[in-house]
Amino acid sequence: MTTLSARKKAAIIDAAIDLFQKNGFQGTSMDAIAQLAQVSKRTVYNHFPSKQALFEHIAHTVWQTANQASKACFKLEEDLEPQLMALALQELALVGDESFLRLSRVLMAEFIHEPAMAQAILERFSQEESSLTQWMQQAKLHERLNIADAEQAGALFYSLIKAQAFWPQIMFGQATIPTSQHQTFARQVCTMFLAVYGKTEAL
Amino acid sequence: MTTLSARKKAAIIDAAIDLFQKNGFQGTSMDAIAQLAQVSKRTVYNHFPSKQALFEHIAHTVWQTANQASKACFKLEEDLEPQLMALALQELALVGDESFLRLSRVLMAEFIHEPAMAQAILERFSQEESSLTQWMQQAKLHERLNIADAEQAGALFYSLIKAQAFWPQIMFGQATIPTSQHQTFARQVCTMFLAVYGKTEAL
DNA sequence: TTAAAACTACACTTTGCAGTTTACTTTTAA
DNA sequence: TTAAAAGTAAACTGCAAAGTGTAGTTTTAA
Repeated sequence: MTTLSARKKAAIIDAAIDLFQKNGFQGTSMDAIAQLAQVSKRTVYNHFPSKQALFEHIAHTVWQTANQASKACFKLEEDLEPQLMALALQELALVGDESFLRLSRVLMAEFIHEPAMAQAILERFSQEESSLTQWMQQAKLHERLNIADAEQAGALFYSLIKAQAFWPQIMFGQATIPTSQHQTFARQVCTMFLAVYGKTEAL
Repeated sequence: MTTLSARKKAAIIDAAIDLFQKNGFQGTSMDAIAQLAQVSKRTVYNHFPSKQALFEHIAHTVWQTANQASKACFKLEEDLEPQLMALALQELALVGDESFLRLSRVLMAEFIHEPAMAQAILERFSQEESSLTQWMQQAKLHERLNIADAEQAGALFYSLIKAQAFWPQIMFGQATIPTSQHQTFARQVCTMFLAVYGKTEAL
């Protein structure tokens, strides 16, 4: 059995995510968090020195979650499409995860007001994407794709996924894409991507 | 020369947009707005009965701006691609406009926390998009495109544009796409869209 | 079993902000 | 030119929320 202290801490974090998402950072009071977590306010402050610290702890969690995912590795011997499919499905699994979305929503809301923070995260994101960028670079070098700018190609690939599977969910609370449709969806993404960067395979 | 009162009002609105964007609705005080607008707080309240009213005035402005744009009308006699290009360029012009982005950012930040408000706006947006949906419907009826669901096709079309030209700008402060690249960008969007919904034109 | 660590309720200080009131000055329009 | 419409500074009310202090209770781990 987990210790009482640990359970309380988890409850605080959970309550904070809930309220930050509903009301934003500014709109959430420590009293409200304590109440929802069924914990005295003093306990909240025992675990986190300030509201800001609590928020940053949550932000860090999102960050780690996002970084678990995504490893791209170019395989010369394999066909391109199955490789792209795998990458798309990987990203879909991440953005299709309710808890990841929930956390992302909390962060995105604050990003709009914090260009500096957003910029910092963006750079990390592009590090994550750099694994894809390298993949694109390889595909270019081996003349398997019609790529001029590998970074741009990678960005397009992910944005095709996010266009339908991330942004509408974040902003308008649209339902996530059911797992049963991931295959179809990923194929559509690959089709569109290859329409731009694919070598003409006719003949 | 505009009246003093009108100038003051404009200054208030401008300051409000600025601060709402930077700090959000909750994070912006009427005192701060008054100060930035170089106006006494009482004057702010003379023009707008409450902070909420001021916000809604701004929201209404965004709404009108967005609705100026976008009229789709299917033309049987014309080729599809130029028509799609025109639609893409039209949308690009809207989301590429700095002042529209600035206003959108203010709204989007609040949307994340207000699913009800977001839903309401989404419905309006889809009304706007319904003009595109009808276009898609026509294209389907005349068997010019391989469309099963016209609404879905319309949504995809706009989301392809927003994925690169709207969301990154809103969330991460990324630079808008320069007008000089609108043509290229629109063509890419059309290519991708037609890869999914186009009739095979080979032979 | 016992001392330290963690929890609790609750009162408290400080600060910031929405919105009002007041007493006075400037702008406008007839 | 003059009255009313609109602007001004500054003090004020009332409230909500960040964070602290205290005194007492429960949990934990040795």
